[in-house]
Amino acid sequence: MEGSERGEISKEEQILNAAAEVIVEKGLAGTRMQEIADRAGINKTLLHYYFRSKENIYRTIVERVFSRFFSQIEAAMTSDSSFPVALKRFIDGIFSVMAANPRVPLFMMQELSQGGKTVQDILTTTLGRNRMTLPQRLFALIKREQEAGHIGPVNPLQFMVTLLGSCIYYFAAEPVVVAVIQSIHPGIAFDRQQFIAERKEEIFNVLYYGIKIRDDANGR
Amino acid sequence: MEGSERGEISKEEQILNAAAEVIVEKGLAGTRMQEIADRAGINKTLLHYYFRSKENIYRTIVERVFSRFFSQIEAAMTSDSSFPVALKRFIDGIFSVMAANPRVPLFMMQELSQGGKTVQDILTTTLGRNRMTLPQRLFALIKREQEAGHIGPVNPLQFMVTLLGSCIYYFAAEPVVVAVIQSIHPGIAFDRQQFIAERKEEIFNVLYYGIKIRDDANGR
DNA sequence: GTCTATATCTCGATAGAC
DNA sequence: GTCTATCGAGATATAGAC
Repeated sequence: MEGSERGEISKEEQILNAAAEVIVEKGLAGTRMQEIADRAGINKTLLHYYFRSKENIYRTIVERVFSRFFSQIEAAMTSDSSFPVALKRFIDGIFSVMAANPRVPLFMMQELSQGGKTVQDILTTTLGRNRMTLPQRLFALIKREQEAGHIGPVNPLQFMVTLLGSCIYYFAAEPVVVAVIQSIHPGIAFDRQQFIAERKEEIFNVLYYGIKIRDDANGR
Repeated sequence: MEGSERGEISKEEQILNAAAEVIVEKGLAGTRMQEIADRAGINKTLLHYYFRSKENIYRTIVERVFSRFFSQIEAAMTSDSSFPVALKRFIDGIFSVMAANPRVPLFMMQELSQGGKTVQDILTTTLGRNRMTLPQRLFALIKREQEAGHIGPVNPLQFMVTLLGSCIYYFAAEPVVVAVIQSIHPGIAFDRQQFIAERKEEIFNVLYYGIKIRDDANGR
């Protein structure tokens, strides 16, 4: 029997879970095999027994992290409701994904900005497998709403970048944001929970209504 | 005479310039002293002669990069014009800074997300020295415009995060964005220049007007 | 100040006993 | 499958001649 009695976590899994933590946090160059072994609670040699090399573990982790992250984002998108409701749900979904994987976007950006062909290939493969329904759904949603005359002419791709940027940026840049806030209001403790809740509201309001006051009766 | 005849670049400068390139691109762990020496066109030993250690070079670079980046962003903010004009100029300014330092935001985020006290200290010192006029100016600008009844109630800090996120995210995540776009329109070449130009428009429109069509006469 | 040579150390990987 | 011991590459850092 090759390990994995029902319900238990196989040793491979233990290693990969530990490896994901370390690699996502420190990147390939900053990762030590010893640290993976320590976090997995096993002997360092076993890393080489199960996977052949560090590079191998790295590739496995990149694939897994990219793939899971995209499908989680995908899952947050439902196009079968009105635009504002779908948008609100999507923002909520992104924030849940971010809260669960705060370091992943940064890791992805980092690896892709310096990574060679390997990482690029993994990305395109992942995107191909997931068929990337997200932009298509968003596209359809926006198109429908535009034809109904509810929203103006927007390039869906640009809108998606704005939306994702507004959501993701905070988590990636959190230390900077917090430092800036505290340099403005020194001494006042930063309430993370509240800021994030406010953030969701803000994104919805700015992206849906815009910040300009509407002059008509049913304005914001 | 301690080097630096007028107009020439001192050896320290040469080293730091080369070091900034490598470190911003590859991070501390990924940086090799040999590569810095090669790019500076000098012998490796001299790195240790001028700066004592790699760690030392790193700290110097972090300070310099943070400080310069913040003051460049600051410089893009002028509050002595109407809100839409100031906003448009600010977006333009950010994009110029990004085009000149495409990797810096990612580097900053990365270092701060894993960096210990050292990096945090450098950040707060830098913010303290620059007095962080940016948020204050933005705050004043928004307040003035709100009192004039032109824009709705917005938390300036949240708005700033949304604005910076919308601008910076694209540059940090460019490979992802491009990959997604090409998975949607396979075969069509991606026109970077045009996408960026469009991006500036989009950010201004979404953040100022919002995407919802205004029902009154002078609507978008 | 600058170079060559080398010491020292860290880390990925393997050999071999059990 | 798992562990101890160790090799060997490659990196930082230093010694010492010039």
